Amino acid sequence: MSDAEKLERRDEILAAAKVVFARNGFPSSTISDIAKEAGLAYGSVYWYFHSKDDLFHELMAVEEQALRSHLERSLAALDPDGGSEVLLRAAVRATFEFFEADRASVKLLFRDSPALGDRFEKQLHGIYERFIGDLEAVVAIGRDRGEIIDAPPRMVAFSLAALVGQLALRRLSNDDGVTAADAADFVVTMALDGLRPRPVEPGTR
Amino acid sequence: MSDAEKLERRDEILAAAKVVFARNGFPSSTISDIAKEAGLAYGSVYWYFHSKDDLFHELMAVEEQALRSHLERSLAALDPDGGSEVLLRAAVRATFEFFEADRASVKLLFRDSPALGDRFEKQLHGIYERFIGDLEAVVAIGRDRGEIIDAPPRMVAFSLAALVGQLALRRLSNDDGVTAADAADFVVTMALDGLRPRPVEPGTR
Amino acid sequence: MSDAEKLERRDEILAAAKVVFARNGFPSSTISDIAKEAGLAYGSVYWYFHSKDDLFHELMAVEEQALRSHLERSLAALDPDGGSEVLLRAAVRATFEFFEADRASVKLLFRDSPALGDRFEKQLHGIYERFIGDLEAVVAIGRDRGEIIDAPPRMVAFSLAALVGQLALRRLSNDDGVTAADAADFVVTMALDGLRPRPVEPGTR
Amino acid sequence: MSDAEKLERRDEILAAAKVVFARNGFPSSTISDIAKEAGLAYGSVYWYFHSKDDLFHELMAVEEQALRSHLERSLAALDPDGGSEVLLRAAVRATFEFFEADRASVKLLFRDSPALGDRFEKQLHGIYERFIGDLEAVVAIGRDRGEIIDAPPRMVAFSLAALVGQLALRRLSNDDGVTAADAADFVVTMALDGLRPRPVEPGTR
DNA sequence: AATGAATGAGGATTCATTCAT
DNA sequence: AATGAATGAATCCTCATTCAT
Repeated sequence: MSDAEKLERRDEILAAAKVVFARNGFPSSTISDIAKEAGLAYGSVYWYFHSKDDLFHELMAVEEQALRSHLERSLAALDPDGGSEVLLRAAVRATFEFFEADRASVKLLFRDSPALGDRFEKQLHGIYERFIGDLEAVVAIGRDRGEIIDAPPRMVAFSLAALVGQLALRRLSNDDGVTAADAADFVVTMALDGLRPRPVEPGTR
Repeated sequence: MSDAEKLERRDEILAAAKVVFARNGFPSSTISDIAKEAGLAYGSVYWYFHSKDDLFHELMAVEEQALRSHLERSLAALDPDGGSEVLLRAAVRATFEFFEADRASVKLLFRDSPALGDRFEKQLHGIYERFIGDLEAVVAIGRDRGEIIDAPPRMVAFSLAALVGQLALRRLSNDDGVTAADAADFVVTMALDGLRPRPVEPGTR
Repeated sequence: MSDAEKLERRDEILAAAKVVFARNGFPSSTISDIAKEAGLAYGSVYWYFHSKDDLFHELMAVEEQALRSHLERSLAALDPDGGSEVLLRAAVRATFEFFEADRASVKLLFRDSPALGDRFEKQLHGIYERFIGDLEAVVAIGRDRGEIIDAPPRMVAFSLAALVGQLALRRLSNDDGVTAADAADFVVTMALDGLRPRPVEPGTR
Repeated sequence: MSDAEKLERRDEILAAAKVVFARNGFPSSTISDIAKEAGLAYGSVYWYFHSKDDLFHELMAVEEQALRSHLERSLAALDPDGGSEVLLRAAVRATFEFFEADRASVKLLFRDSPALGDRFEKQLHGIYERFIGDLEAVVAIGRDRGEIIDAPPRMVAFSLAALVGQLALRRLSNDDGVTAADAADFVVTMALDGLRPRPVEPGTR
C-alpha cells in the first residue's frame, strides 16, 4: 500500500470519526461505531491511530486547520483597504460557509467541550482562543480606525464568536430557509448597527 | 421518614447531580460519583430516581423551572410600559444573575447537548425553545412598537440567546473582572445599538 | 455484610487466584477464570481488588507472610542452643512442609518471576532476598561456630534456597513416594555432609 | 533464495525470539517484538514458522540440542577412567559455561515453565528429564564405584540440576564477581563434600 | 519471499442496575 | 429507607493470524 493510499485511508477514518463524534459526542462514540462507519473492521482503526484519544486529538487538529485555511484564503482575496466591515463580513461569512459545507465540524469545534476531562481541555481551549484572537484582531483594527466603538475588543470578539458558533450550530437542527450567507449578513449587521432603528441620516448608506 | 424529609433528600441528590454533571458531563458522570457527592451510599440514589436517565431528566426540568421562575419574578416587577429595551435589559440581566448565582446550571442548560443521544434531545430542545420563545415575545413587542427593526424575531431571539448563553459560559472559565451586570449591559447595548459609532444626533441619549 | 464476611470473601478470592495463577501463570490467567474459580461473577472481583495487578501483588504479600510465619513458629520451638544443624534442618523441613500443605504457593513464590514485567520484579526480588537472608543468617551462625566451612554465606544460602525451591517444585509434578520430611532431610544431609562417602571415623555419627 | 540463506534467516529469527522470550516470557512476547528484533517485517515470521507456538517449540528444541552438544563435547574430551568427580565437575562446569556464553538460554530452559499451558508442558518436561537423566547416569556410575553415597540417584540428580539451574539463573541478575568456573566448582564441592568441616584425615586431598 | 494492512477474538476494566440484608 | 455487594453488558485495546500486493 502506497503512502498516498495510507494517508487516504487515514483520512477516511478521520472522516468517519467526525461523523460519529458529531453525532454522539466523544464519550458515547465507540471505536466500533467509527470502524463501521469507515467500512473497516474493529481493530483496523488502531493501525492508524494509537487510541481513541489520539484519534480525537488528531481530528480536532485537522478540523481547526481546515477552518483556518478556509478563513485565510477568504480574507486573502480582499482589498486590504476595504475597511473593517468588509473584513468582518468576510470572516463571518467564510465561517458560516465552512460549517455549512461540513455540518459535522461545528459540533466538534464549538460544542462538546465539557465532559472531555482534562485531556482535551487544553487543545479545545487553544482552538477557541485562536479563533477569538483572529476576530479580536479585526475588531481592534476597526476600533483604531474609528469604525467600531471603543469596547473591550476581547469581549466583542467573544460575542461575535458566540453569534457565529451558536447560529451555525442551531441552523443545523432547524432547517429554516435561511442560507449561510443570510445568517452571516444578519450577524454582522446586527453586530454593527444594532437592532434599534437608526434615525434617518441624510446621505448615509 | 416524613414526606418533607424525603423531598429534601431528593433535592440533595439533585444538587449533587448538578455539580457532578456540570463537572464531567452526563456520560462521564457515574451514579457512584453523585452518591458520594450527596453523602449517600452507592445504591441509595435508586430509592429516589429510577435511573441515571431519569435523574438527569428531572434535573433538567428543575433547572429550567428555576430559571424561568427567576426570569418571571424579575420581569413582573417592571413597569409594563417601560418599553422593550427595559424589558430586554431586565431579561438578559436576570439570566446572567441566575447563572452567576449557580454556575453549574449554565453548563447543564446551555452545553452538553450533544453526546446525550436521542433520549434527551427532545427535552433539551424544548428547554431551548421555551427560552428562545420568551425572548422572541419581547422582541416581537419591540418590533410592533417600532423600537426594534423589522428582522425575523426568531433569528433575533436566537442571537440574543447565543450571546447570553455563550458569554455566561465563557465567563465561568475566564475570570476577567467583568460582573454579570456588565456583561448583560454589554450584550443588550451591542444588540440594540451595534458596534458602529452612531452619528451624533442632537437630543438623543 | 459484616467486615468479617467481607474479609472472608476477599480471602476466597485470594485462594481462587492462587489456584489459577499457579496453574496458568500470571499473564495467562484471566480475571474471568479467577471469578469462576471463586464462584463469583465476572466483575465482582473488582469489588475487592482494584486490578489484576493489585490482586497478584496482594497474593504475593499474603503468601510470603504465611511462609514466614510458619518458619518463625517452627524455629521458635527449638532449643536455641541446638547448633546450626538443628536450626537448618528445622528451617528446611518447615519450608517443605509449608509447600506440601499448600502446593500452589511454591509455584507463586519460587517461579513465574520472568515475564511479569517490571511491575512485580521488585516485590518478587524482595521476597527472595528475605528468604535468602534468613538462610544466610543461619549459615553465618554455623560458620562462626565452626560448624560450617568458611564459604561465602550468601552463596551457601543461595544454594540451599535453590535446593529447597526446586525440589519442592519438582515434587509436585513427580509424585514419587518421597515425603516432605524425606526431601528435607536429604537436602540438609547432602548440604552438610556431601555425597562423597565419609571415611569411617571411630566414634562419629 | 538459496536453501542455505533460508536456513540462515530462520536462525536469525530463532535468535531474535530467544532474546525476546527470555526478556518477556512467552505470553508477553509478541510476534511483532520478535520481528522487530530480527529486523524483519511483522508478517515475515510466518514465512518461517507456522505459529508462535511452533516458533517457541522449535526454539526449545534448538536450545536443548545446543546444550546437549556442548555437554557431550565437553565430556568426550575426558579421560574415561577419571572417576565420577571429574565427570561431574566437567558436566557442571560445561553447563555453567553454556549459560554464561548465552545468558538468555537459561531463562528459557530452566524458567518460564509455568504459564505455558499444557501445550509445552510435555516438551519442557522432556528437556528437563533428559538433563536430569544425564546427571543421574553420572551419579549412578559414581555410586557403583563407591565414590558417591548410596542415595536415590534421581534425587541426587534433581538436586544437582536445581543447584546448577538456579545458580546460573541468579548469577544473571546479581553480578557478583563470581565466574562461571567458580560457581561450578562451588556447586560440585558442596555437593560432594558438604558444608560440614571434614575431620582432618591424614593423607587425604 | 517479503511486506504490512486487515481482521476479530480475547481480556481488563467500568458502571448502571438489581437485590438481599 | 438505606446499604453496598453482585452482576454482566459494554468498551478499549492487544495481538495472533491471514492475505492481497
